[in-house]
Amino acid sequence: MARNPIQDDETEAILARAEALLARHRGAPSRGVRDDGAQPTAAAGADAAGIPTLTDIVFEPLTEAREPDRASATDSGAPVAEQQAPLPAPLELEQEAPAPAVEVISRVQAQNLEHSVYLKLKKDLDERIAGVVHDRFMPEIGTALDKALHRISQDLRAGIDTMMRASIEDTLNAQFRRLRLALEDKAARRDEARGGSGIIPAFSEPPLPSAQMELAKSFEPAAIEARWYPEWETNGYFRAGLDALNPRSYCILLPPPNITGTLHMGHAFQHTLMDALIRYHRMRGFNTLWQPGTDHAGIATQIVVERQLEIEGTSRRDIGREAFEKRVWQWKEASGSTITRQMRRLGTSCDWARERFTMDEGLSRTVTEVFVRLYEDGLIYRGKRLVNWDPVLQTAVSDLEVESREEDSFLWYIRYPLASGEGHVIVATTRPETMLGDVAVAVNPEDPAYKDIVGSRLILPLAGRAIPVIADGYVDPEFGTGCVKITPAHDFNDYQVGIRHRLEPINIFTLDARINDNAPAAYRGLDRFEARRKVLADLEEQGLLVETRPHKLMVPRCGRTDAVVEPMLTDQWFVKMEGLARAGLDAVARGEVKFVPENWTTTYNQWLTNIQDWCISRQLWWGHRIPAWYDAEGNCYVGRTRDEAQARCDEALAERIQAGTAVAASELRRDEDVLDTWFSSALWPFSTLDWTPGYPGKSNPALDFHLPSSVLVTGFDIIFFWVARMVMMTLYCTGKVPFREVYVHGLIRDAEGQKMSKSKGNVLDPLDLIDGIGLEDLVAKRTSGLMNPKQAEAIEKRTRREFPEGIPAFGTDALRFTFAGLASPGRDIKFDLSRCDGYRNFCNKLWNATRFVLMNCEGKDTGLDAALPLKLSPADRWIVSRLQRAEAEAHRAFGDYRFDNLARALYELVWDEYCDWYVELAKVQLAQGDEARSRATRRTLVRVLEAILRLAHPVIPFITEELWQRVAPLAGRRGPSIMLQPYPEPDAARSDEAAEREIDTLKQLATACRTLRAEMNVPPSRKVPLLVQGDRAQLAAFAPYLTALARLSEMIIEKELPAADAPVSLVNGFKLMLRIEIDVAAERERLKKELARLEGEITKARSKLDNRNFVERAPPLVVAQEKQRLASFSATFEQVQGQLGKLGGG
RNA sequence: GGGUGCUUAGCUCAGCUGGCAGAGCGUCGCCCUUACAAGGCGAAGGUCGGCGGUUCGAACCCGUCAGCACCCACCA
Repeated sequence: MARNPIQDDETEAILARAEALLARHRGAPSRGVRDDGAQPTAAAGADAAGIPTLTDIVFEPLTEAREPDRASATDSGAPVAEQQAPLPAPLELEQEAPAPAVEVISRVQAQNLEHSVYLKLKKDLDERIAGVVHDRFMPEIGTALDKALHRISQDLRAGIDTMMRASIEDTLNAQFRRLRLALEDKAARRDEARGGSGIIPAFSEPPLPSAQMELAKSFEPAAIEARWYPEWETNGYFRAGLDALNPRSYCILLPPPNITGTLHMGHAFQHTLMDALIRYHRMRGFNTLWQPGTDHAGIATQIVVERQLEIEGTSRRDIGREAFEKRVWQWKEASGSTITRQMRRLGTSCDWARERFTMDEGLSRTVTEVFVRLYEDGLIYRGKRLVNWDPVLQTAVSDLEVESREEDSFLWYIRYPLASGEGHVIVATTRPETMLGDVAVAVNPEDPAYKDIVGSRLILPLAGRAIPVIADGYVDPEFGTGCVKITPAHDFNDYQVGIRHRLEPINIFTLDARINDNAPAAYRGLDRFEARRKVLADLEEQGLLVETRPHKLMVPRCGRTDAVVEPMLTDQWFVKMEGLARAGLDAVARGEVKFVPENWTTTYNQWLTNIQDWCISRQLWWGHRIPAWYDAEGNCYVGRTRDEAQARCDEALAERIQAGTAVAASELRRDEDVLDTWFSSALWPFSTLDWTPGYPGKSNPALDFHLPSSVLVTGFDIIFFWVARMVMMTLYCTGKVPFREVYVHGLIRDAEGQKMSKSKGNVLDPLDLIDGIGLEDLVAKRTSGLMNPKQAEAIEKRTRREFPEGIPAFGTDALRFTFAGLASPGRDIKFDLSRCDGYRNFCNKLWNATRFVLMNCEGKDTGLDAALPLKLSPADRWIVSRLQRAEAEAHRAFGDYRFDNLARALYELVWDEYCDWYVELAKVQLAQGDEARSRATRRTLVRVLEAILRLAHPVIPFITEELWQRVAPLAGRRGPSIMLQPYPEPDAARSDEAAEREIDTLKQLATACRTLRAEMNVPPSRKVPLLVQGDRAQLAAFAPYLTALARLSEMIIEKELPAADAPVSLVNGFKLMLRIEIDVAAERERLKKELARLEGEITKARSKLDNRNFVERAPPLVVAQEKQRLASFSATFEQVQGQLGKLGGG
């Protein structure tokens, strides 16, 4: 390692000061000395320096867990110690580096230094640190990290369970990247602005915690997450519950993400809610299944792989269908699991052992089976119909996959001369090129303007064909000219008109939307947009283009490719929806499927009521191939297998031979088309549970337990695509509904309420919120791979403005808590990063509360021995009672899918009750020196905290697990994981209203004192005496608490407060007076203000009570309450007035 | 054209069956107080979109108007 002995006295002096400060703050031994007895190796030196902690995370769990691997690595000739050599071990750093700046950086939290010292320190050190880091460590660290990472990856690949590898690798990569960036960033900045201010990033990077938990000063999520997920998964805690003796089951189907996808905010949100529900029910002892899987996403996946082929200079047609399918499978194996790996980062506790893929053999068999059954039942038919056609992909798409957007265009007015040679009509059209396929012009039968010409013939310009004028009610006489050209082959409305009037459609387009041979030669081969230009030009030239007016119209585009969709007459397969839709409507009407919030029922009903037959065939290569075969004459045979189809063909042939119309047998040819991806998705509720045709009747515990599943958690955007279709298909195939409830959540939008999209550059990646991301990385990410590169500049600007510092790492728990907190029903979510901040702080709060509890309880008597006396105080009973309340709220919130209420209940319990009050009260109790009381206090501290952790676990699984491991034994609970513990149930017997009232009074008194202090500008450091008048026994009990909470020097209980120039406050029949020098005029002002407020309340109450109607008609309880209020306000008013009178001065 | 939401503090949102308008963030003031400065204590801040109705009483129920958002269908 290169040495560059920077050593001067100044540096040493500064460091010494920092060390002294640190030692004082921590009350801990100075650096290099560990109190946990760990071996001073690279692997264990977590606390000593920021950088080597990387090794902790990686080497420690692995070497412990995978001893054989380590041995084999040694056998292969490279001793472990040598392998790790490139990394500077912390001890090495300490010895060799005269100014171990890096260590100081990582250990010192700037805010913990005395401010003035800190400022000096920062200024002095800043430049030097950069120098040290850059000159001495960076090149080495860079390569060392590279090597280490590489080696670790290799080791991991050698045989560790896939999941564990993925999880650890992710963490590693993130940490590696962050560290790297921090160093590079600083180095770069140093060159730009020497002596520049600002803490170098490594400074603000919090130190990473050690693996053997010495609870760090603040919550550090990364390592905790990396540790616990593999632990849970490898121990099978996520496995489905299939206990035959357990009558309660709970199941959620994961909406299968596309294999092409990556985890976006919508997923993260949705998965958080599902995971909370699943963990909650699992803890409550249900047979719980979260069924995961992925979707083959026909179009999306095919596009991805085709693009790859394009880069390689080939195409799917070049390599052929079979080779193409193989390529897609290869791609799927390599990349299809990205999203499931990302899901693990979120803590998603699905039963991965049951993971399914829509193209799996079993699921594919189900798809075929259902198709054949529908066909045999006459619910699937094939026919030439007008369908939405994507001319770029050259496949049909369903109505739902078409997205219409308003675009600026024109309405063209074209003259069609009458065949008689006398007169003409003028038609208005937005699609002039389709006139080449016109078969009629329609007018409204009631329209007097055209009554006479109905039945006459027109000469179609450019084509020269004669077409009739027909009358049809579809025409709106008010729009355009009241004349509509009818082009049945290229317009859905015209198609219907054509059918009504028995007009033969003329198709003028090829499948890639070029003019075909049915049109005049001049236009053949032209693309539809070129054709439009030429048609218009020609009409203009012939004087037939009468007018061109600007016009806004809705242009239908394919949701996937954005190509303008063309109605196209083609042979397609359809599912008849009428009967299926009826059954789907009935199931919801009967309440077998319930929507939450309820109003989505309307949307569902409306769609199913107006549903069209579903076009299920796609002219793609990736997907479930339609199980239909054709003979040479084009007769179609549907079967589960080629043999079955062949048998049917043979049968038909035999009949025809008998009938004497025999034809030679021919080779069967399979239908080229595949099924709409949503067809297999619609079967998901039972195909994933290994449904077979014999069911019910055939034994299948998974199906028995978990169909119907309990709830489907989804966004409203796929109610039609997926929810309705699952209901219909599951009912049809199994006779059961797929799920009992559908919880419809809102969409995640950006902070301004805009939909997140790549092109807007406002996409947030949930993993970036978890791991954090630097500004440059974020900009790069947002501006790369844009469809329109011109947007890059604007996106970059926006990103730099919005996230000048990048995004900090919040950790999974904070992100999940944020999602839960934002999940109010029936509302889209504007995702505001500052909320994450708040919930990250919450996690930190919980962490530190636990730190406090452990400091005071570990190694002490926490009341586990029932024989020893306990002296529970009202405060103890109060927090226990308050816990019961929160538990009840949590249950209610889960039942109503009110994750926002759940989050709030947890937040308030932990922060506002436990931390702000109970911990403070407990400090007083612990200081009293009464063993029975201390025991009871520790017992309460520990037990309530333990319950809180279980209560919060479904939302914030990682931190609760980490803390529970330490807290649980003190509370007398044992178990390998919090996941396996029961969810807290409220116990009415432990509610204690008396204690709640008492503590409430205490809180009010404390707050009143504090307010007085604050208003009188008494600094917290100054302790002042308090005089109190009121219930003596009660006050005596409060005294020790109040003295501490309000920072009193003493508390004197008086029969009557003396007349003095001192601030007074009145609470619940108590009178408080701070004995301090005051500004009499200011105090008078304050009291007057208080009097005014009271007067207002009194007037309000009195006017109510003076109202006879109120007294007579309102419920007695409300009237009594009002009287009580009036009495108490009046009493207070008088007292305050008295106090005002007692004030001396002017 | 049909449908669904939303409008409450500077911002983002809760507000149950009608009964004293809340939280987080932000702002302001005091404070390193041995769990936590990612913190503590305190404070300011509202005509609940407008108008009308029902009611003893309306943020909440009804009507209406305005604004915003979304979904479905669609006029060539």
